[in-house]
Amino acid sequence: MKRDSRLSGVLHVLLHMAEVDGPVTSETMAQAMSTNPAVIRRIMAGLREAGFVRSEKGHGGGWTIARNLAAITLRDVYVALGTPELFAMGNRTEAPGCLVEQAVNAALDGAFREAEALLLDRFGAVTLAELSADFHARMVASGKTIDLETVHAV
Amino acid sequence: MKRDSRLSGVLHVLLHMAEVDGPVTSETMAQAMSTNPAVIRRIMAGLREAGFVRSEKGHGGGWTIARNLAAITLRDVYVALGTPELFAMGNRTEAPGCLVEQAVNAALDGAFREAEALLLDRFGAVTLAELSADFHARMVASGKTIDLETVHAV
DNA sequence: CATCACGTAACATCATATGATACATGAAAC
DNA sequence: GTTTCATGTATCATATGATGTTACGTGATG
Repeated sequence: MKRDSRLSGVLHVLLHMAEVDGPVTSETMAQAMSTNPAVIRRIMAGLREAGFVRSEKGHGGGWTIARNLAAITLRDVYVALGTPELFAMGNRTEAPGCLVEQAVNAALDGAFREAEALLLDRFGAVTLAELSADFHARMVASGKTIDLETVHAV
Repeated sequence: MKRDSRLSGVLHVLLHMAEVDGPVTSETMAQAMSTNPAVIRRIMAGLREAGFVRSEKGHGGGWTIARNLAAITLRDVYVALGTPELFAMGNRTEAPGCLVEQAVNAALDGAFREAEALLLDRFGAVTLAELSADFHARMVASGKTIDLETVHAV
């Protein structure tokens, strides 16, 4: 199974946006993440609908963060993406007639539900502001400059 | 991503084996799970190496459980499968040079590690004997007979 | 009105779990 | 001993879903 990296990707993009003053175009983000502008737009669509970011067309257009980073948790972002599947494992058959499979499903489902609750709880406890602060701490520790990281090398 | 259903499948097979006296062939299991014998053998290979089941070739051959069900936890089975990936989400880039991505990865990894620990803990707390007991309880509750379920309808 | 950038659909690609086939090996039955 | 059965395993086919790509429409700026 190919692992879904949209959450990772969109968080990356958001933190980069936070470092820049004006709007950032999909094109710029795509280069930074070595992917395609259409991919960026696709991922950001949910965030726009959720009101976390704004997009403007035309000259000087692009994406801007529309809310304070301290008011956005990882869980908010996850939900804005459409709550993608968290687990790589699932039941062979949902709603099976076989009682054995029902027993198996019940046991596995219980464990996965607990794990999901824990994940969402942890996601809900981390704001983008905290992530950004962590980033800045790493930057100080590494001695690198904002610009280098913002431009993402290239 | 397609979800991995090997754990679900192998548990299903094991509980069915527990209901039968003699060895069960891959062919029989495959029919019960509407899949292919080779798939069964592939899944069971890890369990055989771990010593949880035994396989015999030739006439009257097939698979038998080699250990008390109370001595096998879901975690044991999961590990015998080769500890397949639990999560459907991953980092866009492991070991990134970008400090932003490092901060993002650190946050996500922490949450996923906690969730993994919880899952393994829950898996380790459930034995196949308990699962089997749950199955029997469901059977009593439903009024069905062992044979019907064992043969898996067809 | 030409250019820029998003919005979105449609299609291609790639990775991976699963399904299917084939053949070798070993054990039991005859 | 030869046939039959069943596993062991490699190899290939298929299906699914995330991601990459292209194309074109829309609206805003200069």
